[in-house]
Amino acid sequence: MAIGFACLVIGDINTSLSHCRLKNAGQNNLRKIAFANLSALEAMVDYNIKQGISLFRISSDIIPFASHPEMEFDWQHEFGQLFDRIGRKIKSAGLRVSMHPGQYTVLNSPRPGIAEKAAADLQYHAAFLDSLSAGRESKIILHIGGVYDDKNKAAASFIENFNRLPLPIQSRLVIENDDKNYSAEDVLEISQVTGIPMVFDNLHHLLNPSRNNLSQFEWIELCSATWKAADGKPKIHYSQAKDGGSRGAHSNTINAREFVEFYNGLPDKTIDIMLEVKDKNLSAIKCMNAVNPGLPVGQLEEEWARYKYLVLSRSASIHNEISDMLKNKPIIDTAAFYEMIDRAGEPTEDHDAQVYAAQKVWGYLKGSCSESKKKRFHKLLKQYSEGTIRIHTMKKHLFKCAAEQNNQYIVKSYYFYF
DNA sequence: TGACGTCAAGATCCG
DNA sequence: CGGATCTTGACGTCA
Repeated sequence: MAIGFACLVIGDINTSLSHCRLKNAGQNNLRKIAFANLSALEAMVDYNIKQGISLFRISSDIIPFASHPEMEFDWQHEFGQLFDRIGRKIKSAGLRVSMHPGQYTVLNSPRPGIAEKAAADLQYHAAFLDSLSAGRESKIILHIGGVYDDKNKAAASFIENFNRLPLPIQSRLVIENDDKNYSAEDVLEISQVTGIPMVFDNLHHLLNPSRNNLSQFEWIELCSATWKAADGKPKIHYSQAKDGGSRGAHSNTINAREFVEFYNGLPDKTIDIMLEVKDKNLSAIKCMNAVNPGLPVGQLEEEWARYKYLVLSRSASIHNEISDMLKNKPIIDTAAFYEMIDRAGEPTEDHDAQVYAAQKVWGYLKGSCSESKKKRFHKLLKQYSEGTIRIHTMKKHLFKCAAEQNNQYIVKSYYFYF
């Protein structure tokens, strides 16, 4: 079993992606951005390897406007060496990578040109994975598309256009149920006609259920059966709905208790689970740890070091509870640890806790800070106490001080990212 | 015609 | 001018 996350890493340096507007999409700018993004991808791959994460979705935006007419240079060839190096790292670590074109890649559209653009986009995704020498188990996950007042006809168009794709692209594709048009039942039917493996998405299923009354776990078994040996381990998408969010919006973080309950219900624990969640790698590590009761205490202490000041800024009492838990027990209940972390993440505005945490972080930094930085800290603290600035501004200043001093313990803290 | 999702880039505002 | 904050972009479908 592998648990993974999508597209970007929170809290590690040199991993952020660059973008550009169509009006700035000259060849030199595209080159520059593609190179920067491939370098960021390498940093993300390094991060995954270091953290023992073995499932990762690569962002479609690494090569900007890759399947747009604006793109004229041969990025596969120009960055061949970089692709080789990243690909070798991925392979030797046993990292399974995938890609997932967005909701705007619609292979079954009847409108002129849209399906052709979708095919070109799939060609790009396949070329990207080919450039990494990724095996056939590295998949491209695609939704079926629109309905156009006639679902059967629209599904037939999908199948027709799929069959027209070059075989190497066909063999990379996986289809997924969506939150309003194609339910798990609809997609499974297309999977059975075409032989395309299917990813089951639990939240989409909740929002767009199938007519029969199978449980989500029964659906997972049915979908897993669509994967052949060459396709690699069956995979699902797992997410939780955002509280008070719009329909289908993903939660900020995965609730550990809810995930563990889901995991315990899984009939086959060897499948791969791709998390779709705002806090990305944080939730991936959380879920991996939460279902691993034999986790060495040292690894949980590393997690605590990263969460500590974030928790402290929300609630002093939860901070103390977790602190005591790690101090006194030889064996830690990892799920309980993350339940407490989740409890600290629930939205509250504890002004005093924010001030206290900022002062604690400052305690690590003040010794090696310039006078002007010290002055600014105290000014910001006063302003925050008076309610004239947001805590975000203070965190930005503290991060700058920590980065300047290269204080890795503080720089790596999740405190700065929320 | 706007919502949907996404997150930097770009624009504008503030001190 | 630097930094904070608001708006735009790029895509296709559906209401």
